[in-house]
Amino acid sequence: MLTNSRLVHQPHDHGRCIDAALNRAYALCSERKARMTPTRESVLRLLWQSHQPLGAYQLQDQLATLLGKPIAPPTVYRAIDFLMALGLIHRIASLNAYLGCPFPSSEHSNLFMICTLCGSAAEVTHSPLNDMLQKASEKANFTLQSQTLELFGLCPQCSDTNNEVQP
Amino acid sequence: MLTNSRLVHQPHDHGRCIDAALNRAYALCSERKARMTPTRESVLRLLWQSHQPLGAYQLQDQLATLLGKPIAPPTVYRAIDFLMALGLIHRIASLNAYLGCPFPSSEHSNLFMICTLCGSAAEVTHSPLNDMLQKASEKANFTLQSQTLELFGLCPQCSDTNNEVQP
DNA sequence: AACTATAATGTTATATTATAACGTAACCCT
DNA sequence: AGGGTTACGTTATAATATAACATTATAGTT
Repeated sequence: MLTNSRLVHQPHDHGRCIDAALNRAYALCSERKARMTPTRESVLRLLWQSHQPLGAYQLQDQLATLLGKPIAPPTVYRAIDFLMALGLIHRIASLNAYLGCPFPSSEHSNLFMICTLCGSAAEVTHSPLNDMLQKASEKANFTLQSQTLELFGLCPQCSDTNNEVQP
Repeated sequence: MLTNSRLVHQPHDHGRCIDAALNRAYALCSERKARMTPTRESVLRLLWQSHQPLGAYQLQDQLATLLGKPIAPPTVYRAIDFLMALGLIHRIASLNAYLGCPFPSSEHSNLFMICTLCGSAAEVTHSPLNDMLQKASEKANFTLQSQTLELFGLCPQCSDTNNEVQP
């Protein structure tokens, strides 16, 4: 079970996350002959500032502040589309929000664990789970193409905090 | 693996589906002392006319036609909220659409198999899958509360049709 | 049957998320 | 430098969802 869960749900140096994410992004861009423009880089940075999924209009606000000029929705959505096409970010359907992907080059199941208290989201790659989904699909004669798997609950930090409250 | 997959993905008598769904709904309402009003019943009927998830505004249109008078969005969303609270329908997050639930009284995982060609959606209850998700959560110290599990692909019918096209 | 509290619906306006369409600027290649 | 492509700017609008408040219907009680 490959996951960034430990990292995500603990205080840590976001600077390293951002740098690592940008390195991966630039590598992928040169590999695919795609352009990492300032707008796109900013959106990716913003999504890595926190490990919480951000909505397009939250991104718009922060982007406008960051770039010091008004940004229209299409600009944001274009950057999102570009980053999603490269697999650098994911969309969390149940939140209408977007999230940096920690392992963009690996095949993965896109299982997310999202904290209902602090909003942080970890991504998990879980082969047995994928196998089981594949088998269940086959059993139903369903040709599996893609999946949206989003778990909601309490992250380790918030679970602890919650338990401490009990006597 | 409990599923309505066979039923959903084949031509069949929707009248029976609707009747069964309404019976379940009325039973549940009297149990919970909730009111099944004409608007709510109509929405439930519409969601059972097909096994395809319908958007709120599709429901609005069809409801207006059915009731012969204009219907405003809040009316639709109220009916949706009511039916969801009773577990009679589900929301498919990745489609912003709603779907009748075939086994409202049972605990279930809310795994959906949605056809990308014909749009039909089957619901699957799969205990081993739920167990695995629970275990994966525990392993990550994540306190699981709820889940959104949506698979996209080709239903049995559309898979067959698709294969026949090949030489 | 009338009274009242509650629940449901009607109505208007607006918030939130996302895209269409078209013009302009930047970039890359030769 | 010219010309094709890609990205961005701008305006408008589509699609999904909710807030707030007025009105009507319902169930239970007198």
